[in-house]
Amino acid sequence: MSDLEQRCIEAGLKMTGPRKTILKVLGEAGDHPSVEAVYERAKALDSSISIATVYRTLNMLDELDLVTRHEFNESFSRYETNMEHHHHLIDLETGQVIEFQNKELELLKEKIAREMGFELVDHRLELYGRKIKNKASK
Amino acid sequence: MSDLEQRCIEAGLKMTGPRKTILKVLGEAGDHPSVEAVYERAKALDSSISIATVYRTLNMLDELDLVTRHEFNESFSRYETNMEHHHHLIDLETGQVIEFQNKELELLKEKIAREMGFELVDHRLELYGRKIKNKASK
DNA sequence: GTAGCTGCAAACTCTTTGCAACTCT
DNA sequence: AGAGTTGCAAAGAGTTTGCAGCTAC
Repeated sequence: MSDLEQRCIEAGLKMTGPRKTILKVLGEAGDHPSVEAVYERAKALDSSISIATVYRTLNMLDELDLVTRHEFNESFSRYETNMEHHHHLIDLETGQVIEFQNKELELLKEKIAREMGFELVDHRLELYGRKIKNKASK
Repeated sequence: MSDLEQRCIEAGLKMTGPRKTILKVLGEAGDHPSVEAVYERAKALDSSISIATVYRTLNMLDELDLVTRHEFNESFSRYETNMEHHHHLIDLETGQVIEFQNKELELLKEKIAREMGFELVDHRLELYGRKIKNKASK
């Protein structure tokens, strides 16, 4: 049984067919799929699945903190299954989302918040960039 | 004439009544209003204004880089008139948005992007926190 | 058996758009 | 005069929800 399934059961959710399918899709997603993308992938495994169920399931998982909803300045949401803390670099040419971590950044953010009299609860950093192409850079 | 108005005229926009009203609202906004909020404030000055015009105007201003659209993990957009570059600290208890700048952060972000082979085009950092209350901290 | 889950379709929210009338320049 | 702008209402995109039937427990 997958880790996601395990955690859902612990949370008292029934492990139904559609749910299993969606969890499988999420568990295997290496990217940050939109609801539509999750729906398409789930439908490939079980064509009877409804997009309403995908929405409902993602909302539940978000509330249980098993996935994270992102709004990357698009008109829709994307989701990712929760892993260790990281940030996102979005390639403006391809839309690809690349994850990264940076220790210095973590420390700096804590420091900034504290200096402003705040306890940091959450934060997000997104970089939007273009791949540097010149192979013969000086 | 306000700075925003000046820049709109330079961009070749006609300075109509509704436009003036919206620009006045934006120029006087010290916060990060939603479209709805801009609309309400504009209506108080000119009740005949339509929300379609508010949307159209904000989209134009965003394209001209005179305002910036934000998606603070809400289901709608907020706008702010462009000022020098800064980031946001969102008070989770009040929803208040506090701006800040940090030189170290700017340098660090450039460095991270470059190390990953990217030219940084844009970025956003948001901190979500809770005000530290204890006046007698150790 | 029953609480919870599902698909469907309708409803809802936020945003955009076609159009005829109007208004800056 | 004419291009650009407006309000209105309708349409669009993304998301949520009421409901009757179904399913895991």
